[in-house]
Amino acid sequence: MSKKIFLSQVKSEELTAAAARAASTSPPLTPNHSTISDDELVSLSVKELNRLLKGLTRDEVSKLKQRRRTLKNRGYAANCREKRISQKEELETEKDHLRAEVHRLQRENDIVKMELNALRNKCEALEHFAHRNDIRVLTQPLVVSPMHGSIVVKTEAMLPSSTVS
Amino acid sequence: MSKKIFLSQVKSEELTAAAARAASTSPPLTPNHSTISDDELVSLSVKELNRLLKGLTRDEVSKLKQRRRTLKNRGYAANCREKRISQKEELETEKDHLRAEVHRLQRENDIVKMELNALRNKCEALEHFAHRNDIRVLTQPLVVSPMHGSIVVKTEAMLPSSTVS
DNA sequence: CTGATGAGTCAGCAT
DNA sequence: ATGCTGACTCATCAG
Repeated sequence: MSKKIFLSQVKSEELTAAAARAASTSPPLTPNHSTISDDELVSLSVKELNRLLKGLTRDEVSKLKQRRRTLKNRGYAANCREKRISQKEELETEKDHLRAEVHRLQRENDIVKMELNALRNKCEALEHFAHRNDIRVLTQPLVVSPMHGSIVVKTEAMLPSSTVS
Repeated sequence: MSKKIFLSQVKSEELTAAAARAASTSPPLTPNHSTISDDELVSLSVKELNRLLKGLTRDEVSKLKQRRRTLKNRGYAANCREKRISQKEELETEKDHLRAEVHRLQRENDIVKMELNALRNKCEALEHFAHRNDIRVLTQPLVVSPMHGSIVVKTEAMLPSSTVS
């Protein structure tokens, strides 16, 4: 997610705003011969730095170390800002996804509800039909066996209402 | 949403971190007699400021104005940070609401789908029932009038299949 | 020590 | 002039 600028400072490019100020503070930080650029200084390993520090006075050493620390801090601050904005973007992306999910669910819901209504109508029609037939079955003329004269009306089939709520 | 610190600077409270540094830069900014506190200076109206600036040298005037500007900037920076975090909180709140809405819709969806299934079962049962009755109606034994021996079977009712798909 | 972050300062933009 | 914000510096904390 994050780009991690790490040790390739933004500086020494556009001389705008704070960069100019930072540049103006460089002169006192680079007082003499050991003219090493910010980019170089900040990307040095500790070993390399120590080698470079060999023939310097105590004061020069601490000056250089301090400059390095400041340059590093500049990078850390940039990272920090980057992180902030990428976190914000991440939040907004997640929000967008959730919003899309809400819409999807709403559409799905609408569809299912329409299906439900259609089915309700069908059910209702079937019930009316079944009721009519039921009435007819229950009220059909007694069937008298022409042969024996016994009553043979059946009433076994009922609405299976208990199985459908 | 935002608290708007405006002109009641956070300073002159805890002397921690940068506050100490700011305090250390104050001495050069308050060099002499016109000792006005930061809080006072920053909350002055332009009219009041001008009144206070009346009997001062050009240098003192610009020094004081610069101090005021710096103090104001301190407040602006604090506002800016506050705004950032409240915007972040707002994003997270909106995310939470969307998440809740998603869950609500998912539950609703589950319920409706269950209703739909139940209704499907009921419908199916009704169709079987209707079909059986239909069969029975259509295949009921011929009713022979015991009195006249004539056929009286009726077959007027058919499945209203066109209305229930 | 290295890295991260809150606060303060400044430059520059916008109103 | 006022307000805001990006970038930088510094103090300070955690690892």
